[in-house]
Amino acid sequence: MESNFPELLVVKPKQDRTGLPPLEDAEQGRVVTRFPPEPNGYPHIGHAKAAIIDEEYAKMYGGKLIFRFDDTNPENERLEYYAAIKVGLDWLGVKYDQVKNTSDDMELIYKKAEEFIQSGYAYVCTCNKETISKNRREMVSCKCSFGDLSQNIKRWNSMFEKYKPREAIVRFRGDMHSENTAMRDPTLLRIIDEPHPIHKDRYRVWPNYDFAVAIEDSVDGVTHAFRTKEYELRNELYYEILDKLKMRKPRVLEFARLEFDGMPVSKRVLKPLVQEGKVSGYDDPRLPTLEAMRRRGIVPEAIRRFVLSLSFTKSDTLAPFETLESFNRKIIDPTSIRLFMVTDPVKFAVKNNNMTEIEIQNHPQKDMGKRTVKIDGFFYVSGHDAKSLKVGDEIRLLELYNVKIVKSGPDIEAEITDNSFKPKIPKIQWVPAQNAVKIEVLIPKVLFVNEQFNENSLEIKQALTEPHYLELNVGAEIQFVRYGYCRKDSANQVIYTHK
RNA sequence: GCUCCUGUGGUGUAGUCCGGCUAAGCAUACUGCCCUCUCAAGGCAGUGAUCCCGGGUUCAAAUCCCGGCGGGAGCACCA
Repeated sequence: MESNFPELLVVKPKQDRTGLPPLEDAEQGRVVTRFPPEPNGYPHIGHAKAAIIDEEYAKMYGGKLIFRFDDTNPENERLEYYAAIKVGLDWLGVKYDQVKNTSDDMELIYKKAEEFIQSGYAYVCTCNKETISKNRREMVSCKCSFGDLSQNIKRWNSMFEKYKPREAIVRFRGDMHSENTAMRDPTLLRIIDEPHPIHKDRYRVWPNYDFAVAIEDSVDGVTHAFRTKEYELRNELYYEILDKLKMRKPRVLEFARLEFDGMPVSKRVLKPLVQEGKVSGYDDPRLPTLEAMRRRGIVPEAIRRFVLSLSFTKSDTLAPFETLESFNRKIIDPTSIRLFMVTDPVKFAVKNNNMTEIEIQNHPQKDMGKRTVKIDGFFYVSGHDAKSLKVGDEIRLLELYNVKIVKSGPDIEAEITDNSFKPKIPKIQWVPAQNAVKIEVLIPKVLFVNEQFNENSLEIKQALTEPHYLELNVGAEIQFVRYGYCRKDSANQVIYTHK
């Protein structure tokens, strides 16, 4: 046995792996992946997952990543979406080796379509949509599929001028009896008269997804094509198309879609929200778009680690947003300035204040400098903290001094006891009353609860913070002490990132 | 309805292809302690899974086989 079948005795070593699982048939230096979004909307977390996986695999094997706009339906596509997706990808830090548009290969696609028709693997069908879908369900062929070559060629040529949209389509000659409905003579090309965002009126016969993707992946040299698993049934078609065209076949693999609970990515759901003004736009911090997450204070590296932590599986996942937050917190913590901020402010007077200013570290560990806060004995503290204060309590105003409460109620009064640090007593943050800065804190919550729009998904809190806030740039990440991380979104508004 | 995919602690995953090396690793969440002029970060410890269920094969099964059940997707002239 050992001499005759040594390979049977070789056991592959089991070892813990980090990152994505290895790819089959992947040769170092020869892997080509691709990220093929349709420019029909703003990029979101789902795009991020796909792009990161594509890039990571290319990196893992020293290969390359092609960024390709699958823009073959002018009805949906707009120039601004091409730009938005590119901006999103760049923000994520996904590096690609080549950018292209499927629409730039139309001549090639026509050539392949003709080849298909010539060789009898496709025919032009002039039946109406209802008939076609009825035939598919009932597994019967229509008369068009029996038309001869000259008829098909004539009709094909007519698709470029005579026929109106919906009057004729090119269909793949599949198998109307196939168990796989995707194989029952699916559409390959159709007529669309809408001007294309790039090519305007130059073309009106457009390939559909299955035809375009298969050809593009093949000619682009893609070795491993990843897509979400709802496409799984179309693999047979994909391979069949390339087989008939005698073109090289990439390996297609599927992964589970990524979506957060209560945070839909579908345009069908999001568009009405934007139109009805229920969210402020596609960058509303409650949304799972990249722009929204950026505004909210989520950093690209956190998204990457998160995506990788989900691995490459086909099982349906209810993504744990808290895990993303945890990764994010660890990344932004070292660079987030610490500031004092109070919500539901309550006046707090220290009667025997004897100080005019105090110097405070901007970060407990990292050297982020110091700031000087002017004080005069009049402060604000958070309503939340004020509620628990009773006359006689001793607390410490963080970084300042210890005080004893002498009057509670709507306005609090206190007296300094001493300045020594006492670990046991409560410590609360404060804001100087004389030059407190008014800000709004936007707190995004889950958008949908039980499929219903959550009317309370955005909480807006009025708050006061230190004047030093004014010196920070928009985009700065701040940790409001004892409150949480927020990102400065504009001069007087911050967005709550997470605790 | 038909077809396909999927099912490991509260959550996300590793391990499943090639059965034993781990009666299940990591992360997150939670609890406690340490550190700390934050309820953060960091350090340490702990709770928590008979691996969907029922059979079978085997000396041995999360891993193989059979049968159930649960969840998701596709069935477009959208991608």
